[in-house]
Amino acid sequence: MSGAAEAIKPEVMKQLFHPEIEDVLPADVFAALGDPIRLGILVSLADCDEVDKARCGAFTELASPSLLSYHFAKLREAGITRSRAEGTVRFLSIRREEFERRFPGLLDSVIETARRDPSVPRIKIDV
Amino acid sequence: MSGAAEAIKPEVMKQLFHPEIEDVLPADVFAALGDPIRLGILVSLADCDEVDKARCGAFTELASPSLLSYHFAKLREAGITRSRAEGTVRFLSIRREEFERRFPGLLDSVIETARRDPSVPRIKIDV
DNA sequence: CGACTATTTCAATGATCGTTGAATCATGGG
DNA sequence: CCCATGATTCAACGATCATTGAAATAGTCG
Repeated sequence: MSGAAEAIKPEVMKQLFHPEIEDVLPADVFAALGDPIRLGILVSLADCDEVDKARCGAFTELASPSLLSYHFAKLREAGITRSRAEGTVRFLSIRREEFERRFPGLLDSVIETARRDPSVPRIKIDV
Repeated sequence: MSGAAEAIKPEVMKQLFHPEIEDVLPADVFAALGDPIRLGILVSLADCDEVDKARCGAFTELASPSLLSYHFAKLREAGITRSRAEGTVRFLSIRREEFERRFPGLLDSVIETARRDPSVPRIKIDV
């Protein structure tokens, strides 16, 4: 490799797969929502004061790091969330506008349903 | 058995389990919705002209009888549908009012979402 | 560089899933 | 009473799931 290239900060990190919103199927979305931990991640994310500022590490009360990573992947691959890397930290957010365009009204009722139910664990995310 | 008893028509058949609507958990509902055949059953049922008049046998285009029975059970055990026996036939219906009370607004957006999507198979049910 | 932190990946586990086809059960009609 | 019909149950299968703990990776900072 040429010497000059190293000066450019790559800042890429391994890119995680996000499906095109048009390719997302209803059955896969519901399957991704069919787990209490993932519903907990979703409502906690929805109730986070600042959008796109929730660190993955903020969810450790819900499960172990490796299990969280597994559930993050499920939500991401179902087109519900987006994972963004910044240095050594990853931020998680809901794909609100896209998802609303693809499935109008659905995410709101899902979140409202999960929010209302005591069986769904939730945490307070401090940004 | 006494002779007179036989005149009374039993009309019971094996009772299938239906959960109390209060015991139904959001994660289990979404898990039940996480399959294209079950979404197909749900929208076909929702689009049936006459309520509570859909025979189980009307869904045979969606899957084999035994597979249908399996999917019917999933929907029923998740509190979404009700199965009613009448003679040798079974009728399937959506637990609309109860479900609406338990999870306001949810079923409508789910059905609308499934209805809009071409990946969800659907049939016309002639009552 | 080397330690440190945040997160993902891997390997392994038992459990549940979706599917098939054969067997069973319940009911109504000859 | 036997047979046909509508539907569920059972046994089996390979696939995927949720979970665990250990190992790998990526970036930061001394």
